[in-house]
Amino acid sequence: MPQDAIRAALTRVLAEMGVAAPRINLERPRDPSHGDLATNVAMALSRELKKSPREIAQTLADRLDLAEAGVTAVEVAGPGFLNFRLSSGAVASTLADIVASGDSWGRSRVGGGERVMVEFVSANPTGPLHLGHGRQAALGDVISSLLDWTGWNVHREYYYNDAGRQMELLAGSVLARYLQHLGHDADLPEGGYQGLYVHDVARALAEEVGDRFVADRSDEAMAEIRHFAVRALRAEQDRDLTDFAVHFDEYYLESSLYESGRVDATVAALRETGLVYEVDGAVWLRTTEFGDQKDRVMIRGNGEPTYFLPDVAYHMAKWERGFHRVINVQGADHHGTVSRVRAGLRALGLPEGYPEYVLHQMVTVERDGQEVKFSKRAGSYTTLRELFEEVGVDVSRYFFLMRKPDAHLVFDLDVALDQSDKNPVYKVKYAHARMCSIFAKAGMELDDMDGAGVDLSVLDHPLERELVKHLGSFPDTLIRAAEHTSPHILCDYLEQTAGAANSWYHAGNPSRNPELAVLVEDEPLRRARLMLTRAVQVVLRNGLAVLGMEAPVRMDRPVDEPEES
RNA sequence: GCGCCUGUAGCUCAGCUGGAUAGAGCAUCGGCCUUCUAAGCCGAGGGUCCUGGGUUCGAGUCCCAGCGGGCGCACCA
Repeated sequence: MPQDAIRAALTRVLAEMGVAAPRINLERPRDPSHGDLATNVAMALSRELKKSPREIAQTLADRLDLAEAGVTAVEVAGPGFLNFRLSSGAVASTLADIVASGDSWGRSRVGGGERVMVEFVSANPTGPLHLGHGRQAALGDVISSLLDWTGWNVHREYYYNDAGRQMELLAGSVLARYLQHLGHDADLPEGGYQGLYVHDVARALAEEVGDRFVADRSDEAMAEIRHFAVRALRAEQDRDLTDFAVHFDEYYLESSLYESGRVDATVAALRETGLVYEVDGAVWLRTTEFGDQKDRVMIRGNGEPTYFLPDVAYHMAKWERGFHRVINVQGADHHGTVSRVRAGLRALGLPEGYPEYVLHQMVTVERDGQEVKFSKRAGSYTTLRELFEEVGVDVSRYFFLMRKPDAHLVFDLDVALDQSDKNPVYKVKYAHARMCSIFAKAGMELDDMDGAGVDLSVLDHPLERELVKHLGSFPDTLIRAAEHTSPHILCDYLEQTAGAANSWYHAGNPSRNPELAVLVEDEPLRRARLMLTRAVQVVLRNGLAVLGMEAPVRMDRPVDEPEES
């Protein structure tokens, strides 16, 4: 690709000028008069080289030899940009790479095969997954996928709390509903779970064990109820996640941290740091030593650990399991735990900034401009399943991903349910299907186009050049999205791709501009345009694959409008 | 009160390590369209980038202060 050749040449000349391994940003200027590609590297290095940007740019322009790469002109422009103009053949040569790479077009190795763990969802088994979990599931899954595409060895993990007081509360709630179901008087425990799903679990429990627990309230009985409830709710969450196309490599249980002795070992290790002290019978860690706002209790006065302790033990375990890069995807309402967990880990000698966090803001759903709030089944908020059963899995995933995690997400059901190009999901899918339909019209399979003997330099229409250059930036886009752990960067890119492809396609509408159609009589031109069609299809399909979404070969018309005469 | 996130077009939001004239979709307005099967296409208007300072050759982007919005501040989980 011309991008690679230009980067390599710039790196070479800069090395001669005494700059090692510069980071070179090559972008596609918005204004076509600024050439096909541009870099601001001269401006970025101005301080380091103590020369004016234009001077550096001029030196680079004089010493670069890029004729081989198809660069027809190098210009110094504006405050110190270097603008490159490419021959038609060089622009289009990208298409050969795309078509040859196929399924793997866009993959890179910047991760160097290093291991990385992405922990996400991690909902407690105390009810169905709600919208926040949905955003997390989509974000975690696609961040994992982006890391995979950029050369990381990714492990997807789900942590769940199967110990502690919330589990007792759950068991108590199920018991109360169970008794009510069998016609006895019973009240939900203080702070118990209100959702209808507790009735479902209670009913299932009654079906399995009959009235055995009406009389038996022993610890063993309560433990049995708890296990039953956790199993039932875990199974439901698994169904939700599977149907939402999200899978995990490992489910890690909080209880295992106690069973394996990791919690005790963590306490012992923290005590050795000398940062532990006791007040009123509670055991504290001096987390303020590492930037936390206040010290934290590890073990309460009653001898029970706080959540802080297993959190630290869990992350220590991640490190010891060999994950020296960990990304936790969580709701922003958990941000308070970040500094204390990191402080605890630093006390144990782990590096600053471990683990990384992607904290996403809250999700609200709107219909007709009004917020949709209540779900009887969940007891308080809308469940993930209610959402994706109404608007579809792919649309839900995409809407969760199309905003940066830092931004509050308004899920507009009216747009989500629209099946025209107003809905970005359909816009991208239609564009893919459209490319496929051109091949169908041509009587060809997608794989029939292997690029052999196609002269790509005939693709010199401005719309074609723009589209090709855009396709060429797909690998960089994946790298940027992975670096920023921000799938929305890819969503934006795919919408632009669909838009550029649509413009090109529509420009060739036979009723308007038949000479711009793909399927023209001129055989060499037709083959070159089929290459472009195929390349667009590959980029859209691969992009959708990273998002965990289907790339349909055809879209069926939803409803035929009745004809009015 | 303290901390984190946030404030860009009427609405929802992009804006890459600070770079060229601040972008997209929706909405509005004006043209067009019976097709490479297709749920549209082309174009236009619309901005005090919350406010005020600062750093810089250059700030929507970085720093400080203020104002508005969201979330969080337990020996809860």
